[in-house]
Amino acid sequence: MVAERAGTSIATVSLVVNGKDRGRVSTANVARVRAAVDELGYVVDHAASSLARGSGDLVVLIAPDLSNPFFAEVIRGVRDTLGDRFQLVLSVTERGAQPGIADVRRFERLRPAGILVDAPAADQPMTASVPVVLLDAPGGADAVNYDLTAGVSALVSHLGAAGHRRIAYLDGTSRATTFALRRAMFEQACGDAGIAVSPVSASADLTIDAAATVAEQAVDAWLRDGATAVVAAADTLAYGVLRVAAARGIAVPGTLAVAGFDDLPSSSVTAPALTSVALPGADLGRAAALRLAAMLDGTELPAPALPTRLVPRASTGG
Amino acid sequence: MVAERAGTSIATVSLVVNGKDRGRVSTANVARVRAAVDELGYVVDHAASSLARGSGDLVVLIAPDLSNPFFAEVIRGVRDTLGDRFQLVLSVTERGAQPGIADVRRFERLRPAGILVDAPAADQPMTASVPVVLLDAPGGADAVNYDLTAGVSALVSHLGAAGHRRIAYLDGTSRATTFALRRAMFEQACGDAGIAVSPVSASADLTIDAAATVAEQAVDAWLRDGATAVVAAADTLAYGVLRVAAARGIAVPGTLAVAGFDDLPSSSVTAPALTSVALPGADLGRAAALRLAAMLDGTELPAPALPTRLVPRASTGG
DNA sequence: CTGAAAGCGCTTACAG
DNA sequence: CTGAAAGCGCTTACAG
Repeated sequence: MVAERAGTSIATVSLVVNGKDRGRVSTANVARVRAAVDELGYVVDHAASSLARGSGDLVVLIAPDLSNPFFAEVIRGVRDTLGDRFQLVLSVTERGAQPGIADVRRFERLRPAGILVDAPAADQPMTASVPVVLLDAPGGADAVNYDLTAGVSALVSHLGAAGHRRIAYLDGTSRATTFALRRAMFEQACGDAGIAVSPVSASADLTIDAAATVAEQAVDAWLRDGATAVVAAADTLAYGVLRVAAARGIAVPGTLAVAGFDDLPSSSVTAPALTSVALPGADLGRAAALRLAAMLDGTELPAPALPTRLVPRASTGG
Repeated sequence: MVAERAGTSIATVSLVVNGKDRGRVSTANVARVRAAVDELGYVVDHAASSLARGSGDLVVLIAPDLSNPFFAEVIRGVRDTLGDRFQLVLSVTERGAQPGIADVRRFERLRPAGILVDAPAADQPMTASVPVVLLDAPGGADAVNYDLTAGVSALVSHLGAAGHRRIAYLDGTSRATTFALRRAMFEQACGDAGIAVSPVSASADLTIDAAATVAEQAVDAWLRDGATAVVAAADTLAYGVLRVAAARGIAVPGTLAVAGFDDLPSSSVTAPALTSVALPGADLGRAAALRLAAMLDGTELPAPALPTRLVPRASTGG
């Protein structure tokens, strides 16, 4: 430990650097250590520190591939809430893959204070030697989730009011539980409202290109089946449909109304502007960070379900 | 070390786990260690390992706030190129801030194999005890950059050909060098083509909302000044202009043509589709990862400037 | 208030 | 091929 050129012992330096010097180190020594630290540009070795201490101040957030800008919002919420007490590091999966237990294992090695897992693959226990909180993982223990009820039922009654009696669904290929739930709730709400769900099923990766490729075929099938609207499991999927509709000259919403989930910032500037069930990503990140902090403090926090709402725009006739 | 219940010594386990057992450990022992590892779910402690070894297999990518989806592409390029040899972790700055030397210092503590810094703040030396490569940091040493020449001159001649003689520029508030360069090259190209750049200057954070707020005022000033087109330093900024134009009933491109930089995936579905100088993010990430790997192998790699090109769309009359 | 010492879990020469 | 031992840089009781 270089900084013992301050003329004090290693132990003293450690105390000062960690702010544990209150009434344990003379002010003279504190000053000398501080000076030495500044001069040498000393920074405590994280590996050694967390080895000695048992665990560090890292918080790991494991998220799916970021091609869905939704996750940027989640990350922002987490970072802003974690503050200076922890250092946030992110890991993203391969495109199209969901975070799984293998990712958690990989990051346990870093001895983080805790791990956050966003939109994990279904059916994986996700236990670890450190506290774990799941985001957007309906059904999981220790998870923070959206309450989709309000958003989905508003969407379906909005479409019903516009006269749609047969609606298609474009799903994500994602194996995250949240996608299964979106679909189930949509079908349930349609059933309740006496609206038919088109049996023509389609799904794509959560990128515009992938969705456009799928929509290329699916649009014809939907229209042939008599559907007058399509609901996509994510805004990025809906963008793919919009692109194909524009290329083909299919009127939106005239011939085919389109809606999505997420309400990405760019959904206000698409052609036409996209109707979407808003899932406030920053709120989700914030709630997850609070929950983790509470677990670390030993205070159990109730997990509130975050409210969702419909943002109606031109793609469904406003 | 728990796994010594395999009946061998700690050292033997270490060799096996690290794949250094070739001709140094009997096959019988290898098998027993493997079995014990599986049973116990053992995973090597990263802190202890990198402490003993001097440095780990982590590669840190420090990027600005992800509200610009451009960075998602960069990240994907880095991850795909790094492969299994390294473990990538990301860090993002506060919204609107550029990565600086402080961020690098913070992550040096983790003893990573190397650090990648995307769109760093200008004028910061950015030296560290581990290899560092900069992305999109024109002027920096050890940086991988775009060659904006082709893209910018194509953009300006495209606008010139469409009859624009006076063009406004919407800058980012970002202090990253790359933004200063975009502006400089744009003004240079305009000068060369005999096109005037509007003196009405405006800049905003790289989010649609921030850009829209700024555009609210700026659009009037641009039109009053006689500008017939606006070039934004990033697509997200251009989206803000599109939003305001749509709300105000200003025809795009009829009254005001709009173009951006990045060519985000969503730029193909905006109203109208956005003309943009394509900066292939995945290519940038890939080049940076290759360069870092080369530095770690001791082989110096020449830093090629990545080509850019114009993607003309409806927002400038196609 | 201060420092010598043990120990965190691993890796790596080194001697058998 | 195998194991005892030193050392990575820190933290934390513990004895002065």
